Amino acid sequence: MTRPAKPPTMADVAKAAGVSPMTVSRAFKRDASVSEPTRRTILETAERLGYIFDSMAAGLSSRRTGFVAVTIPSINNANFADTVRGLVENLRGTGLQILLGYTDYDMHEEERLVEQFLTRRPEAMVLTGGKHTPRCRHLLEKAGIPIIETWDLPADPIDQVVGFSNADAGRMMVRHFVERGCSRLGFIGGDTTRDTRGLDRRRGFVDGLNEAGLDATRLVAAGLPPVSMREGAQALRDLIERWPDTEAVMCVSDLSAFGALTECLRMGIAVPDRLAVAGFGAYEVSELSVPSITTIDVHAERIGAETAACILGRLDDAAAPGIPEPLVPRLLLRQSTGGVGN
Amino acid sequence: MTRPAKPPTMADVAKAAGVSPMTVSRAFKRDASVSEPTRRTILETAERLGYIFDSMAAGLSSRRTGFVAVTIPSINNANFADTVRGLVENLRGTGLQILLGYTDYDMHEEERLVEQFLTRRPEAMVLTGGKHTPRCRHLLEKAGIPIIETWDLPADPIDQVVGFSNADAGRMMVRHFVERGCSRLGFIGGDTTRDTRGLDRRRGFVDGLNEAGLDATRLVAAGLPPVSMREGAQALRDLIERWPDTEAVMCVSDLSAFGALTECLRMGIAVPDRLAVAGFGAYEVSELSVPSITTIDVHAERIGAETAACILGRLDDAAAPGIPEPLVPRLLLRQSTGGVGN
DNA sequence: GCAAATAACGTTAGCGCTAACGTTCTTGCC
DNA sequence: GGCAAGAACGTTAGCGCTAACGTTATTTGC
Repeated sequence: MTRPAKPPTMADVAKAAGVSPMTVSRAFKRDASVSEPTRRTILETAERLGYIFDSMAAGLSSRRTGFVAVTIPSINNANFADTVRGLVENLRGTGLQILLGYTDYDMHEEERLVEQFLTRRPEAMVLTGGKHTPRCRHLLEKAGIPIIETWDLPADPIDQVVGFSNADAGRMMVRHFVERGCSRLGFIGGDTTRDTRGLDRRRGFVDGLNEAGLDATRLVAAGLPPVSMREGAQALRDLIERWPDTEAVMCVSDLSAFGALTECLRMGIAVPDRLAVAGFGAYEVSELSVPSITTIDVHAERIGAETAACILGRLDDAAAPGIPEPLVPRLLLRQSTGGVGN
Repeated sequence: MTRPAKPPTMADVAKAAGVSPMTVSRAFKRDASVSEPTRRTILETAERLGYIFDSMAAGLSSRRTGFVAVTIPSINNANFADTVRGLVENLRGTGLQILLGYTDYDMHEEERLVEQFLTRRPEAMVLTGGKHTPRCRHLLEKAGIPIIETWDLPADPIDQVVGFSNADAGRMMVRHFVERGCSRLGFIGGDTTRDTRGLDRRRGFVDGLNEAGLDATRLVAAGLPPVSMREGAQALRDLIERWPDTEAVMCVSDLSAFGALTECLRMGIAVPDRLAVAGFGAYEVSELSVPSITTIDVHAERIGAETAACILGRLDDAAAPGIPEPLVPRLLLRQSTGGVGN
C-alpha cells in the first residue's frame, strides 16, 4: 500500500504540462485567468499523474486554510448534531470545511480544544454555549477571526451570538404547567456546574416558580451530562419517593423525559393525569413516544444555518458584525401534559 | 476584534527568548533535547507574546499533519457517534486529531469527501462501509496511508478492516424468530441502494428465510436512510395492511423499530403476542422503551477503539497490517419478542 | 590523560504552495 | 498608426516551520 515514490507536486504537473507552477495553481482555482484549453490540459495532466492538491501548503502561503472550527459538548446528541448539520449544509460549496471537536461539557476541555484548533489557523470559530475559562476567552478574543457563540445568550458576548434564552425556556414551561392547573412542580437534571445551559433552564424554571409563589425545592440531580434516558428513569423514582404528590415535572432534555415517562409506565403512574411530564429539545422520540411528550423546540438546525450565514457574511467583507435576532423557543404541546392529538 | 498587528511567529519568540528558532521548535515537542530552564523560559516567553503554534506550517515541513480523516454516513446517528467517540477517546493524547465528514449514505458524496480530505494530507483514513466508487477506491489505494474500513466485512478490503457481518446479523434474527415459533416474518427498511449495510442486513434476513423454507417477500421500503422513527411507524402500517397475518418483524435500526412499536400501541396490536418487533444497533431507546425492544449489539464504540489501536500500530512502526478479528454481533433478547425481565 | 560519547544548542535548506509583480501578445478604438 | 487596456501567462520571494546536519562544551570509560 505504501508507495515509496514520492507523490507528484504542482511543479511536476507544471513540467509535464509544459507550463509554470503558477499557471497550474491558477488552473485549480475558480476565477483565475487561464485559457480554457490550458486549464483542461493541466487538469488532465494532474489526473494522469495522480496529483493531489495540498491544502496545507496552500493555506500556509495564502493564509486561508478553509477551516471553520466547531466545538460541541457531546457528539452523541441529536440536538447539537442538527446544528452541525445545518452549519455544514449551508457551508457546502464554499470551500469551507468543518473541524469538529467535543468538550464533554467541560470548560477546561473546551479550552484545550480551542487551543488545539487555533494551531490549525481556522478562519472562524463556532462555540456551543457562552461560558468559558478566562484563558479560553482571552485566546478567542485575540484570535482575530469571527467567533460565534451559539445555544445561549451570553450577557457579555465575545463577538457574535446565534442563540436563545435557556432560562426563558424553563420559565415558559412553568407557565404551561400552571395554566394546566398544576402547582407542585419538579425539575430533573442540571445539577452539576458542567452543563451551563441545562443549569440556565433550571434557573429559569426556579425563577418561574418563585414568581408564581410556588415551592421551588423539588429539584432532582440526574447524573453527569449528557443525562441519559436511564438516568431520567432513576431520577423520576427519586422524585416520586421524595415528593410523592408532585403533579408535573420538567426534564432537562427529551431523553431524560422519555426515561422518566417509561418509568411512570412501569410504576403505574398515569401520565398526564397523575403526573405531567415535559422535556426539552424536540427530539424525535418525544413526538413518537406513547404518550407523546410535551417539549420545547429550539430550532437546532436553524442555529447552524444562521451561524453559517454569519460566517459567510463576515468572511466576504469584514463588515461590522450584524447581530442576528435571538431565536425564540417554541412550546410543543403534547399528550404527556394534557395536549390532545398525537 | 481583528488585530492589525500580525501575530508573532516562532522567530519572534526565539528573538525574545534569546535562542534560535530551532530551539523554540524543540521546546514545543516532547522528547527533544532542550534543557529544562531553557524550555521554561521559551514557553513563558511564548505565552507572554501570545504566540500560537502553527500546525499547518509544521505539517508542511515535517510531513506529519496529525490528521486522521473519518467519514460516517450520518452525523445524526448514535451508532456512528459511538464509534467516533471510541476513536477519539483512544486517540486522545497522541496528538492525532479527527477530521470528520459525513456522506449522507451516498458513495459519490463519499468520493467527494475523500478527495477533499486527501488534500489535507491525513496520516490515516477511516471509512464506514466497504463499498466505494471505483475512483474513490483508486484514490485510497494510492494514498500511501493506512486505510481502515469499518462497520462491514468487505470481500476485497482496501487495507485493514474493523467490522462485522451485517448479513449475519439479519440471519441471526431470523433464527431467533423461528425459535420463538414465528414463521411469517417481515423486514422494514433497507430498500434503496444507498445504505449498503442496511441492505446487507436485509439480504442476510432473506437468506435466513430461504434457508428455513419461509416466505421471503414481506419486505417494506421505509424511505431514504437514515430511516427515522416516523418512517418506521409508517412502514409498520404498510406492512400490516399488506400482510395482516405477519407474526414478527425486524427493522433496519432501533429507531425505526421504536417507531413501529409505538404504531402497534396506537393500533392496538399486542407486542409481542400478536406481533414481535426487533431492531438493530442497541440504541438506548430500545432498552428503556415499554416494552423493551429486542435488538442486536454491534459494539459500536469498540469498533472505534480497535480502529484507533490499528492506526496507532501502523503509525508507530510501518509493520504489516495485523488483521483484527471480526467482531461478533450479539443478540439482546428483550420483551418485544418475548424476552423476560426489563 | 585522551579519544569517544553525549547534551544542548545553532545553521542551512527546503516542505508545496501563492501574492504580487513582471512580461508578452493580442485587441479595440479614434 | 499609435497607444491604452486587457488576457494569459512567467518570475521572484516568501508563508512558518522542521530535518539533517554542524558546533561547542561537558562528561565518561579505561
